[in-house]
Amino acid sequence: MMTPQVITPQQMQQILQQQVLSPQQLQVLLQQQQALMLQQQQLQEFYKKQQEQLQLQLLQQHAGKQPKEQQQVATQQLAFQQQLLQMQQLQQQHLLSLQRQGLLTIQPGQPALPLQPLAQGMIPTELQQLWKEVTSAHTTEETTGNNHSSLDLTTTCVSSSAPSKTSLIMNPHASTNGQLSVHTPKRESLSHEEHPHSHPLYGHGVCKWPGCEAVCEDFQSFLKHLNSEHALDDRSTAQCRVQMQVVQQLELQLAKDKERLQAMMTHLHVKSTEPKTAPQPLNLVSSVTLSKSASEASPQSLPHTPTTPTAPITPVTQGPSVITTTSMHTVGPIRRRYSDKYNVPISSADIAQNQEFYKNAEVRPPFTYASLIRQAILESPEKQLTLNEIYNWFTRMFAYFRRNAATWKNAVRHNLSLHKCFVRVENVKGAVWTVDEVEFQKRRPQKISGNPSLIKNMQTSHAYCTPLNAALQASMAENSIPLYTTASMGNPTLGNLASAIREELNGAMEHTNSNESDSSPGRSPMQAVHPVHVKEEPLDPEEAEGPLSLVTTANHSPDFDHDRDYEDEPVHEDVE
DNA sequence: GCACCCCTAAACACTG
DNA sequence: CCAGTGTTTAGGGGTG
Repeated sequence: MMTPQVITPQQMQQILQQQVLSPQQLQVLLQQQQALMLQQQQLQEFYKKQQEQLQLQLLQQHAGKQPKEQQQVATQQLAFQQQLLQMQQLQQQHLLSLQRQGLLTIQPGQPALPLQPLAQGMIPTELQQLWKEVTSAHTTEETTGNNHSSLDLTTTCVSSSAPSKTSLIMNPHASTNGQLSVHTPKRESLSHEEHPHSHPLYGHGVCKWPGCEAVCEDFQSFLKHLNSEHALDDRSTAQCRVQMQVVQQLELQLAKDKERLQAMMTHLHVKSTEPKTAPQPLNLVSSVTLSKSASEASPQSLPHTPTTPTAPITPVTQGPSVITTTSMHTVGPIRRRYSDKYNVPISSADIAQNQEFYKNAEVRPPFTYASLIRQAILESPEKQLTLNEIYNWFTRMFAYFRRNAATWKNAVRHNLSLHKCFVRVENVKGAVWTVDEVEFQKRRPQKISGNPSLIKNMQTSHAYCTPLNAALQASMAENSIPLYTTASMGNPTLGNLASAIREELNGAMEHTNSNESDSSPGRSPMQAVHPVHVKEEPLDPEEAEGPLSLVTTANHSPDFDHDRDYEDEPVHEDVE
């Protein structure tokens, strides 16, 4: 476990058998290898001692005494990690040297060689530095032509994406984060074999190799370019390593956000329900849109016995109060029925998962009855629902509405009757309710006409779309990871929710643009509403921490915090 | 203070 | 008679 994986004796044996080098050459190589191993062992011992020392000190200080000393040790830790990193790079170069000389053949199924520890503590500046190093590395070591055909670069990348043993030494977090390597899009690098003209490294006539962007007119020239410019050498391999690290940083951030969401879910669910029912893990991928067949659905199994109708809506006082974490992103208000602390700003994660969230957590949805009813009706295939189907939709989509039925059902009926936008239509089977969009949108100008009360607009018509988009944008901006934009928008759940809301959004936008063109020129409603509440959101220190800035992680002793940091996040098997 | 919105509660009528 | 449906009124809280 803790022994450095350099070259196993078996591999050495292979080399000895396969190659035709003189015993002297082999001896030299072997000695080099052993020296490297020895050095690394020493370093690792030192590293362990450092960790123990740091942990001891932290335990002793505990209350933050002598932070200077602590910092010193942390700095030493960091320095040591870098040292270890260098060692491994050195070792890697050695391996590459062996490979180039045909001394070492890596088979696809072979265990990963320690190409590079997946240094999770690497901060952007370090990455940049590494990038500089690797981009200039090819000049220092001459490649020896194309005699490395036995080593497939993609295979190298694939095998190296799995956490090597050295990476575990480097950062024990990796050992608890095995899913990272699983999620690594490693197969993409091979996809061009199956899809000859769709290569992940080729798009829009440009080579997408990191830092390349060479123009290739056609796929053939791209392949040519790929083979000539990005052949297996130190530079390409190192670039591959860097890319691996980039990917891993992104995955770490994702894992972190997932953990945060999970914690929120757990927290809310535990608070609003009995502890017996653990929060169901959310399924980002398999989440379905907010129901298509309301009629067939029966109310889900009630987690609670029916409560007294007169009982106050307990989740209102329980659930949302815990949502007011300051880490939440600020978006437009949905329903300001309750005080500000209940005016839950919805984070992107919330929105992405709110379907599942409200299905499982007995938290009152921050939407008005009218909005919900409208949503239910518009989601139905016929754009019409019976009262009972509306009931079913409520109970199916929101755990909150699985109790106090008398109260909210009365409210639903009340809303149906009260609002002109809900039209009762006599049907063969009885009466069904439909939505009169004109009437529904009529209400908004009245509210907006006052002028600055655009928020009212948001309250009703944008009840869904506003938090979705705004939160997404806020999250993107906050995380300052443009890379995430694509991935996040590709989230099926988000897409489903967005599509479910689109009609509402379109109608609202249209209307707003035509009647309220001066309300917020040049700004989207989401943007317009954002400043309204931005003042309410204190800056979360954790949020201020850049997603790629892992200084904290780097400065931490892995042993010391690995049991609470995000690397230890339980694997969500259901995510895939 | 006022208007408006939203929610909850409740009374009442109608219907199958 | 009962349950479900639908309408209406009243009152309270929040917000601009």
